[in-house]
Amino acid sequence: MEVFEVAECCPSVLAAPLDADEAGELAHGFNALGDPVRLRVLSMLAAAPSGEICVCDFIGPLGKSQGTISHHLKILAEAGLVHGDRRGKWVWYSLDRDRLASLRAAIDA
Amino acid sequence: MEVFEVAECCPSVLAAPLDADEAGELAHGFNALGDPVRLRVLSMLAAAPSGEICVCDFIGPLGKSQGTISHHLKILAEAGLVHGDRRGKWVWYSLDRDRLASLRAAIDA
DNA sequence: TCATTACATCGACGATCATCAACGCATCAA
DNA sequence: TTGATGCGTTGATGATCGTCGATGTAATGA
Repeated sequence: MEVFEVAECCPSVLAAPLDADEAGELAHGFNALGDPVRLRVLSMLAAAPSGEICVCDFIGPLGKSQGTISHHLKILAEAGLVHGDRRGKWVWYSLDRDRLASLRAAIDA
Repeated sequence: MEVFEVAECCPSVLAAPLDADEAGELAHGFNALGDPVRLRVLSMLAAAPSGEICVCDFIGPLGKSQGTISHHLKILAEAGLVHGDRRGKWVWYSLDRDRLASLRAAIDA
């Protein structure tokens, strides 16, 4: 006899009261969105024709140091919102639209 | 001759690169969502049959002090996500679903 | 009037965060 | 091999945050 575990597909704020674990998971995602620099990083990636931008091309438009940009990209990557791909000397970052959609779904009616 | 100002209805992360002001405004909203306690507050409000919950009824389920709950409700109110209505000794809080929808729209395709 | 209840605010504490300059590592070109 | 470039990481600093306990304030009821 098999035991089927009910995988909770996607905790939603509006569906039912969240427990501490679900809330912590979601809060981690929204926290990544709660910074102006990181939101601008995401919007630049969304608008990039190739869908990719390397670290050095964020520095000028955002007016932050290279170390600071790298720091924010790490936070976004840990939240699953972006992915980096090293090609030669450059690391090209791209937006994970599915992950963004899952956060959107969490506050969807 | 009239001059029509183009009101930017709702800055979106996915539409075009955000400037610093737009990003700051949106980040303020998402920051309010970036805490487990505040997400649970919102989910409790969304699930409340009457649509309202008074401060004292958050304390037990969330396991936080009254001062802490009041602090989080203030942050949510400043972000426009909840509204408080004083009736007698109690203050009843309710969810602003329109404000939540506007944040959702900001990360909508 | 006085005591009680519900909530907001304040002061303090430790923790986390955003930022930069400096450093280290990997890659590439000469 | 050497020097230069792109990027991640570290250490330090000032700011902000989450939390609590205590205090203040408003409303209620005796």
